[in-house]
Parts: sequence; structure tokens; C-alpha cells
Amino acid sequence: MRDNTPTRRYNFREAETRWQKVWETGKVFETKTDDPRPKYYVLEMFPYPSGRIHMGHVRNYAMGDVVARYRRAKGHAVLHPMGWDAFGMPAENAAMEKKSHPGTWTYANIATMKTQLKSMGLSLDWAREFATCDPKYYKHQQRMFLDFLKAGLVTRKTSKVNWDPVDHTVLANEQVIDGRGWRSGALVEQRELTQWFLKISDYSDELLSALDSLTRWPEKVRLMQANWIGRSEGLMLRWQLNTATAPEGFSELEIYTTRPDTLFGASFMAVAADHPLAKAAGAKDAKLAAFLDECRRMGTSQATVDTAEKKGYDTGIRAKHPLDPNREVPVYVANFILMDYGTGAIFGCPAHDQRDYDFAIAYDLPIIPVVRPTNQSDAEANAAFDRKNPPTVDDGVLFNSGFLDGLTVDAAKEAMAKRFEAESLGNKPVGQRKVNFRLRDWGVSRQRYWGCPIPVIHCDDCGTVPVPKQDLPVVLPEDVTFDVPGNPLDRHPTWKHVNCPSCGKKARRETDTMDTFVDSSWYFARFTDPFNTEDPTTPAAIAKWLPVDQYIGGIEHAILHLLYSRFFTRAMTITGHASLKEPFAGLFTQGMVVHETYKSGSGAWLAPVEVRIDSTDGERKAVEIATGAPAAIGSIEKMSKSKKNVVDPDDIIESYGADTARWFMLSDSPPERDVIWSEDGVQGASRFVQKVWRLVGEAAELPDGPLGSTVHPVTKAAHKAIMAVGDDLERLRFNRCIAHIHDLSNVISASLADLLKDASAGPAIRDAVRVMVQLFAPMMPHLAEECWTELGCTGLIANADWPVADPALVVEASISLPIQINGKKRGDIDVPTDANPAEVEALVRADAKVTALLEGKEIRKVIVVPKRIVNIVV
RNA sequence: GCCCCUGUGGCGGAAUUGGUAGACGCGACCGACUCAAAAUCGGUUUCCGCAAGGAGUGCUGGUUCGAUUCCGGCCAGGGGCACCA
Repeated sequence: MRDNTPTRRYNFREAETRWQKVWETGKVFETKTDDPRPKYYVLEMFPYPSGRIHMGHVRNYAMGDVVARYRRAKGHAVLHPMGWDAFGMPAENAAMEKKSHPGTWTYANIATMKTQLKSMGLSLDWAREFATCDPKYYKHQQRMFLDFLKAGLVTRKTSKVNWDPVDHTVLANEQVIDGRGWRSGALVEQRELTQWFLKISDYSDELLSALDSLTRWPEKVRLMQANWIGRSEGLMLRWQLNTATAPEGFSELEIYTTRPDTLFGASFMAVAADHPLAKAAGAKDAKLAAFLDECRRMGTSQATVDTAEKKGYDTGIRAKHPLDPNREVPVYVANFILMDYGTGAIFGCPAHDQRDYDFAIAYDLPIIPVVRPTNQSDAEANAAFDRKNPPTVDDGVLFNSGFLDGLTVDAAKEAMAKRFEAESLGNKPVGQRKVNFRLRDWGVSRQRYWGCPIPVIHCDDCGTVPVPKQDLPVVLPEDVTFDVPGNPLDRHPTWKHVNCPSCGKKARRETDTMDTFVDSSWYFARFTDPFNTEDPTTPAAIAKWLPVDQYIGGIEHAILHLLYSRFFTRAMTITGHASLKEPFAGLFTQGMVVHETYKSGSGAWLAPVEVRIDSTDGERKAVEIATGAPAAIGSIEKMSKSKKNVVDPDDIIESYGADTARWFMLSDSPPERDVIWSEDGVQGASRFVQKVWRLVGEAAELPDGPLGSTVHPVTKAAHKAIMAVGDDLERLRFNRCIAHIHDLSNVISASLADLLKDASAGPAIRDAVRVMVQLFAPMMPHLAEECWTELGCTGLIANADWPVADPALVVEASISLPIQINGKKRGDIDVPTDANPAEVEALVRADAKVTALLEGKEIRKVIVVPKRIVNIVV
């Protein structure tokens, strides 16, 4: 019976804080390590404490929380922890600007963000919280670094960094803008530094082949990682140099190629600016030395190298073609050759490689086609060849290539490999097959303060000496300043001066700190037992809780963070800190939160709160609230401070409540795609909250009791919803879950309206409402607790079991099949659900509508797809 | 530049993975309730067309009885590129 009392409004402000307190005092979400139920570890990528949480966090953590709450309802022991990725550059930048300490800024941000996260009502085990900048955390990281060092997983070698010659500091790639330092504006130079590396490249093959086992990872992430690792099969090939042209001591040049078949098309060779041959030649050629300097002024990022104009310098050195001693090709230094890949030297075949082609055109080098399409003759291919517009030949045969003529590309590669392996030059084969990887070792040294100190001491006599374990942690000094650029650890008056642990003489601490990717490469393992003060991990806890069953985070981490974590887990297993290879069994990458942008008449960005949207004649117009002047509505972009198109989660939770914010973040857009934040969308979510509250209020008045023998439609709808929502939750399709819950709420509304006609439906409706509350409980947990109590259910819904669907209640006696004629829909027909294709065809042929439509046409074929469609071909 | 992804009504999206395109929500419009407004409830809403009907999933070509889904080419937007996290 609908009551006539004034509509009650759900008071989210009061209810949300009340339930959060109930959960907290009851320690409802704290995980007991010895919980006997099957474990489920759900983890969202922990945040960098940048200041305040943003909508991207709300979305990420809402998703993880739904999974955690759903798994608890399904009977799992759930581990759902949270912590802080607290080292990093922004803290140093803030320290520089505010003249404070990075730690002060970081811990203040953590306090703010923790309060914000708590207001979201997330079912997190806060007892396990830690920050990576805490010595209690990085102490263990230093210990593992030393264990890795002992196990041969660490090496020291030189690599290039972006050097700001004015600020005398190393710059991150993002601090290099158009080749200049972001603060000083000085042209950036490349500098070689001796740095620490983790030997991830030793695991290239393993990290690649194990991708196949990650069946619950998105295919695109596995593909990106596979491409990143970049396995290629090729040939190492030694070219003899014309010694008259080469610097002293250089008689040959070894290159790596994946296209030995195109060797007859070679028209130049190119080496990296850091190649020994280039350096030696530069010593005697001032112009070349200047060019090498120019190459070194380029940034170190791959994108910079690839998009820069292809430039080269002819060293005057000539190399002898391995198959034709009379043929010599020039050796260039080129700005697009990387010393890190292969041997830092290539031969160029301009006819069949875009980059080589661009280079050949720029330096007017010969272009000799050596692969032609199969449907052309040699003569035709030569006649058709146009230097200005060379054809791209994907699958062709060799020509202009001596003994290779007529072979396919693959056969020619094989023939070349065989020939060069057999041929020798100075007791070594001229060529050797080589599997090469693009993946480079992981450089972990950073010339910065706010990171985990590398626990090593440099002694003039003993070399690099590990800090003894009893001396760990090596703690960052507090008394540092950021008034000048550069590494405060390096210029600290006392910190780095220590005695050598080995010989006792005066020695120096390593002043480099670790890449923050190291911090995030094992935090998920630490969460399994963060209470262990002695060791980084506890074997029993690792064995019980790892791997992470569901990891959720941004697609921007698809390669580096995830690949490093996969490597780190293997390394930890080698050194006894873990016992598995793959840390993340299931991975989900969620999309960004985006918003419209607004600009005032003067061209300044306006925040959404500074703008009012008027809708007249279906056209949306923005008005700047402060001035009343019209504002321009710009494109929809990722929320960012610079464009001011940010919505503060605090404001949303304050005016609509956490449940509404969570519900909206999960509705509409599929979770892997970007979601557009809109005011209308939040209001819709808010309306649904109030609608649910009204339905529950009405249902609570209804009699509870056994359901009648005739199945009420609302019961059918409830059980369909249980199946659909469960199925979609398993696959993290939250937007579809929400659609199913809307469906159910609509059926419930209609049933309540029909109660006057059929008063016996009371128990069925009440039961369906209870089901609905359980289904949305993972998404709107506060409202669900409130409704649960209102419906007179005992205990917390957070501890309640997931409802079970009865399949018998869902089956229908007959279904409506669409009928197509020649693929176009012409009508429908009702058939019994269990009819077989022949019976369906008979029913269709007998149907009056169908026979009328087929008047005068001959039936060629009838296709019956059971429970789907009938197509008649005429 | 290289690698990867995405593209469906006015808007976010759905489509049982080759089988009724537009579920669900937002917005808009019409109506009920109200002195009035808000809230709420009911209805309409892909486009063209009075209708019958036709067209339609970024563009273009193909495979198929049947294509949003598979294949080729193009266009647009986004993510990553090793020191941002």
C-alpha cells in the first residue's frame, strides 16, 4: 500500500559518516592473515600524494572497492590495502618553491588525501597502510637491493642523462622542453654518468614468453609489453674497413641487421655518435667533432630522437661490401642510430626502409631496389623503379642480388645467415645469428634527494662496498636545502662522509637515490605483511596472498610499472623474498576522467564552478558567473590543473554524498574507457539514490512472508538481475551492472503501482527490493546499509552473503524470434523455447504473415539460428 | 617518427562476441499532480517521410544468407616511448 506521508529524503550526510564509523569501530575490513576462507587480493595502484585526490582516484578506488565488497559477499577472505607512492620529484619542486622540506609537503598531502579517501567509504584495511618514503619501508628496499647485488642482478655502467649546463643538474625528460631545461632555459646536453642498473634484460626472453600465461590481462597491454621487449632475429655481420680511410686500430665494423637479405641494396653504413669508431674519427676531424657535439645536445628521449631531422656526417671511412670486395660504401655518423641497440651500427638499404630512404635522399646516396613484387619480372621491376617514389614491397622476391635472385625474403635471410656463418675472417665467422632484444637494463640511479638512498659506499681502495645489513636503513638527512639546483645529498656537508665498512678508511656514500619505480615494484608484496619489521616479506604471507587477483589502475602504466614489477617479483623469488613469478594474475586498466573546458572572453581558462550552463532551444551556452559574460565551451579533455577543468571530489561528496559520486563514476561509460564528468550525470545518480530510498520505504511497509506458488514478475526480474549483475561484476562491467539494477528498480516501481490490483504481491516485492539492495551494495555501500536496516535485516550488509539466483524462475515458455527475408527484418514469430530448428522452420513456413510476405517468391534456403533469428533467402 | 587503443542517436553508452542496432541513463518535448514552483508520476524522442517505406554504427572497399562485430585501405581523437607518476 502506498502511504500518503510526505516523501522522506535520504540524509546521506548523516548516514555516510555514521556507517563509516560502524565499519571502522567494528574493524569490518581488516584482514586476518589466518582467515581460512579462499583468499582474494584486490589492489588499486596506490596514489602519489600530490595534494588532493582527483576524480581519477575516485573512479579507480570505486572500482576496486566494488570488487572487494563483491568478493567478500561471495565468501572470500579479501585483502584490500592502501598506501602511498610517496617519493618523487614533485615534492622536491614544492620544497624549492615553498622553501620547506619534501617530507613536510608529502606527509601533509597524505593526511589530506587519507581523509578524502575515508569519506568515500572504501572497504580498505587501513591497518596495513604505509608510505614508501618511510625508512621503515625503504629499509627493506635497501636490503633487497643488496641481496640483488649479491645475486648478480645489479650492475654498474654508464648511461646518458639530460644535463642542464646552467643549473648543473640532471633533468627528467619531462623537464626538457624543446631541447631546453625547464627552469634555466639552457640548451640541454647529454652527459655520460656511471649509474646503477638492474639487469632486467637478462630476463627478456622469460618476461616475453610468460606474457602468454597472463590470460586475465588485457590483450593490448600484453601486446605493448611484447613490442617493448622487442625480440628480433637477425645477424651480426662484420664488415672490413678500408684501413687507409679508417682511424688507427680500426679494421672492421660490426653491425646488427634483421634484414640480411637486403645486403646487396646497401648504400651506406651509419654508426651512433657514441660509437668508438665515431669518437676515434672525431678526434682527427674538427667538423665531425662538432657534429658529434650537436648529436649530444639532443635530448635522450626516444621520441626526440625519432622525430628530429635525420642528420648524418660522412666520416670519410669506407667499408668493403662483404659479398663484393670491389664495392665500398661510405660510413656515416647518424643522429638516429642508438648506441644502446644492437652494436650501435647499421648498414642502410634505402630502397626497403623508410628511415634509410629519408637519409639517402638527404645525402644523395644510391638507392638500389633488391626486393620486387612476385608478379613483376626483374626487368619490369628495374624499369618501374622510381627513386623519388620507391614501391613498398611486403612479400616479394630478391633481384639485383646475385646468388639470392629469385628467393623469397625469408629464404634469402636464411641463405645469407648460412653463408656468413661458414665464411670466416681472422679466425671468426663473418656473420653470426643473433636474437636481439630492444629491452634495455633498468637504470635505477637518480641524482635526487627525495628517493630511497642506494646503500653503497665508495672506497678508493675497496671499490664499491655494500652497507652492512645491521647499518640499514641508510636514512636521508633532514637538514637539506633546495635553494640551489642539484642533488642536496651530494652537497650535504657531512652525510656522505663515512668510513669504509671493509677497510675503515675514509670513504663516500653513494649519493644517488633509487628510481621511484623501484618503490612501486614490490609494494604489493609488502602489503601481505607490512607488520614484519625484520624482513621485507614473510614467506607464509607471500604464499598465501600473492598473486594479486585483481589489479586495477591506469593504462599509462601498461609498460614500465607493470614490466618492472614482473621483473622485480622474479628477482625477489631468486633472493628468497618471494615465491612466484607473476605478481598480478588479473589486470584491469581503467580510463581517465575527462571534462569540458571553458574559456572566458579574455581567453583565460575557467573552472567548472566558475561557469553556469544555460540551455536554450536545445543549445548549451556557458556564462561566466562572476561577470555574467558569455564563456566559450571548449573541447573535452583529461582533467588537469592547467586547463582548470577539474571537479574536486570533496565538493561532490559534500553536496551529493559518496554513494552518488561512486554510482555516477561507475555508470554509463565502460570502465576501460574515458568517462565524461557532467553535472547532469551526477544529478541523475542522485535522483536514483532518492528513488531507491523511496522504494525501500514503501517496501518496508509490506508484509514479509513466503512467496506464493505463482511466480510474480517482480521475482522473475529480481532473479534475472542477480544473474546479470553477478555475471557483469565478474567481468568488471560496472556500467552494465548499473543498467540491470535500473531495470529491476523500474519493475519494482511498476509492481508497487499495481499493488492496489494485486495485494498478494507484497512479499514478492519486499523480497525483490531486498535483492536490489544487495546488488547495489558494492557500489553504494552506505545507502545499502541504511536500506538493509530499514528492511529489518539483521547484521551488516557488508558481511551478508551474495544472493543466489534460481534458474528455474528465469525460464520463459516461449520466445519471440525475428524473421528476416534476405537479411532484412520483416516480422516476429512466437515459438516454444524448446522448439528445435526443424520445428521452428515448420512454424515459420505455416505462419500467415510470412506466407503473405513471400507471395510469389521462391524460398531458396531457410536459416534457423536457435533462440536467435530466422532468415529466409528468396 | 615508432608501438598500442578508440570511433554507434542531441549526449554517455547497450547489442548474449557473426544473428531484431539504439537496452539503461542523461537531455529535450508533451501531459498529470500543484494557487505556483520544486520534487514525483505517465508518454514521446536515430534520421528522411503525412504515410507506405527508405537510410543508418568515422570514411571506403571486401567476405557472408546476415557485419557495430571479421579482412584491406584511409580519416580523426587518445595512451606509451625507458629520469612524470
